[in-house]
Amino acid sequence: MQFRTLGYFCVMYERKIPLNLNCGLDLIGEVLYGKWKIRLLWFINEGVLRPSELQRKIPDASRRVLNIQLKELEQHELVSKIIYPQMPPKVEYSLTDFGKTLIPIISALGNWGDENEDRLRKAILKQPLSDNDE
Amino acid sequence: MQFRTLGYFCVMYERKIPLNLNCGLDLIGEVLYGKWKIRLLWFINEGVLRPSELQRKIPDASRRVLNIQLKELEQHELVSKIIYPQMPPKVEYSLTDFGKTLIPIISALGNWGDENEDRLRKAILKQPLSDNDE
DNA sequence: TTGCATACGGATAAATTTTTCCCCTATTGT
DNA sequence: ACAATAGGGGAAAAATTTATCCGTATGCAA
Repeated sequence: MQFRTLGYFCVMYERKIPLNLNCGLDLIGEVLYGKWKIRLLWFINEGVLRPSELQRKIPDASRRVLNIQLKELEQHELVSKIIYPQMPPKVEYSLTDFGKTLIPIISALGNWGDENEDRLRKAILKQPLSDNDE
Repeated sequence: MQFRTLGYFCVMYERKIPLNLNCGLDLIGEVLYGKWKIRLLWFINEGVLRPSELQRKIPDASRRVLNIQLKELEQHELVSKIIYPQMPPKVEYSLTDFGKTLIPIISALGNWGDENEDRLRKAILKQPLSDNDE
């Protein structure tokens, strides 16, 4: 994310450390990094399409960041946004065909996490390495 | 990463925002987040085992962070570390059996990125969304 | 007319991660 | 004696990401 659009203006945050875009892993990292992006893609795939619904599904994320990350997903062509010209406003996101190709991968990530849930939970929550457990 | 071990002491950085460890995606995210971790796993899988070799393979990362992220990977049981008691010191990392189960997933990530390289590169580098390209 | 819902975004603060700079041990080679 | 290699880590700064607080607007209901 080099720049970030907020409305018609560009927030003047410009990267100081250049992006690495050398290999496929760099590229996918660039579009999937972001605390909530994978979850957003997942829920949109499941039919949770409207911003307010997504916010209710992901209550730990602030409204603001979800908007920003949705916009980045849109910019990266993984989701598309439809604005219905009506009042009260209605917006719906959906996966692009390109975005849909990510679903099997996200699914694999989630499955690996689920299959190893206990082990991961222990490893993540345990106290840091000390002399005893090395 | 709730805490971080540095030697015998614990750096007093304690998370203020609690971890989400609700689903598999949260869990895998917790062990794979970190700018260089996937690359570390990948290179170790390819036989680049020693810290100095890894540093040469990933010159954009500082020596320091690689050490820290390797230690976290070790704590999460994805890699194991062998210290050869000799001078000059020699250390080798290797994937644990658990860590090896991640390789197909990392491979899938990298392939997706490679397959869509041009499109991704354009999407990442293009100017932010303006009125014209929505 | 206050309250709630929908949606969006600016400005700024806080949190978190990564980098930078300096330090350490010990061995080998010049 | 000095530099280069191997392996580390502490402290603090810088970079980046996320959160908080405030505001805009419309329409509907009590």
